[in-house]
Amino acid sequence: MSIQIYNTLTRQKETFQPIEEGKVKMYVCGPTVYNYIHIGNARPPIVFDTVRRYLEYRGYDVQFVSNFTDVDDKIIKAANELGEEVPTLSKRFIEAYHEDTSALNVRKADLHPTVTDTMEDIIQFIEKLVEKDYAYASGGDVYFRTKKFDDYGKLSHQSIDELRLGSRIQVGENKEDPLDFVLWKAAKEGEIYWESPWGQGRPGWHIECSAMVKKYLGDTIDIHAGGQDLSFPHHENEIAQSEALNEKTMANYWMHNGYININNEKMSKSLGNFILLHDLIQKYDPQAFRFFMLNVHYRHPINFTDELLDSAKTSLERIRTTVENLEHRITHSADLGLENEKWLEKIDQYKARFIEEMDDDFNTSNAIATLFDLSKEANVYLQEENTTIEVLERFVALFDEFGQVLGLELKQAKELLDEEIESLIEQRNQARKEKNFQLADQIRDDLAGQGIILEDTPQGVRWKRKS
RNA sequence: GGCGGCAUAGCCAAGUGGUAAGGCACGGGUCUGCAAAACCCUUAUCCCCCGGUUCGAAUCCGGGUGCCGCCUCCA
Repeated sequence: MSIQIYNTLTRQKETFQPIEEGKVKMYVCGPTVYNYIHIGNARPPIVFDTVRRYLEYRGYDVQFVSNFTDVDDKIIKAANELGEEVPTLSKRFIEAYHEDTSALNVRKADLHPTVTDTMEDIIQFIEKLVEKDYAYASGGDVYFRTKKFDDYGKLSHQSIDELRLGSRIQVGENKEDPLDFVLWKAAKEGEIYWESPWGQGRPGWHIECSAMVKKYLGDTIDIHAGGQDLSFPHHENEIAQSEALNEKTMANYWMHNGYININNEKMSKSLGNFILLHDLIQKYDPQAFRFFMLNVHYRHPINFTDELLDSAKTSLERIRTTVENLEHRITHSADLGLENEKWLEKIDQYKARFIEEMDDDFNTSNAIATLFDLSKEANVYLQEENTTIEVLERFVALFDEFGQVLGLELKQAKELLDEEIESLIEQRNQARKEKNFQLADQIRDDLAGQGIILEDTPQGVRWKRKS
């Protein structure tokens, strides 16, 4: 079996075929750093981090690049309001981005280029477009000549004429055509600027990704990804710029994730209905949030409510409890050397199923369902009077493996046994032997008050910290 | 106006031609000194509505209703 990916370009699932065998070049559009990201902005990092992890799990060597837009109108505006320099502000929020997303187990990209660091390449890119007559300078700005690029609209499946009809863009003073978009913007008085052949200014939004992809990954890459709202105009424009210059396909697969909604409406900065990830993870388990995101197929919208996040947390708890109970059994039962084959085979089937589900356009929803079924299987096994270490460990290893792929910590790092707790449990056991249940219950309640949950099992007392 | 998505149990959510996964919540039972955890059972004769194709449709086709998104900065 091979991996199927839904390609926005063709509007269907296609068998994934990398350019170079065993390698994947992948680019994900990153945030404009003028504030903390909101939870909607957190979806692409989570989704495509999972895609990356899965591709690696399937043996690919993934080159993963994701940019930061560290210069643009909004950043300039925010910096002005805060009386801060643009670079100071953007640097601050780049750090915040890494901090917040790492709480979600999002791994850093191999490379996080910024506009600032790529300036020379961006300017050269524009110069070449001007040379090829795909771009023109006008009043200190430079624009892309959209109608010269025949394939314009191939990603959003609209013809130039259709786009022009729906266009609400006023013909700017400097534009030849309303659909032309800016590659280089002349600086206004007091704005941060860079020197260029067209005077002082800064790059337009779309050009950075074209320049970065070319510089760091090459003319053609395997996967280009981002939020659904980027497909037009951002990605359409990237294709126009890159393919006009390189005369090669920019990316073979275009992937777009759905939105996070609040009250069934898109969460967005302009609507003001957003929740900052930074705030959310102060109050909720970041892992539960990641689980919540992955529980829905990445192309579908997710409606966000506190209740749904709570229920996701409970769901995740269920799997973690199974893993904890398996580990308890490993350390608290004898290995009777029983026949394992039947169980080991069963466990392997779950692995095959998990791969099958993920191969199908990264269907994390079904992959998680597989996890729950594995959990049930493990719980049934735990009901058995006699178990073997080999089977118990195989269960734990598989949970861990799935957890790694999904970026979820299912196997909790074992904390050192707290001697005090152990000693109290011993006291309680003594009291129970003496049928002094009042004292036994009091000890249990006291521990519960400190977040320690006791569970009596035929193999002895099991305890855990309440999360 | 153009392009696209969605509508499945109380809630969330898979499934896209072969007779409805999974989770949360609810109820009953088993286990337990009592619990916890877990297991078992129960919970959609049916997948927005109408019509059609088919031996067979939640799944395909036509029509309709409702909600959402992109076409403007936006993940």
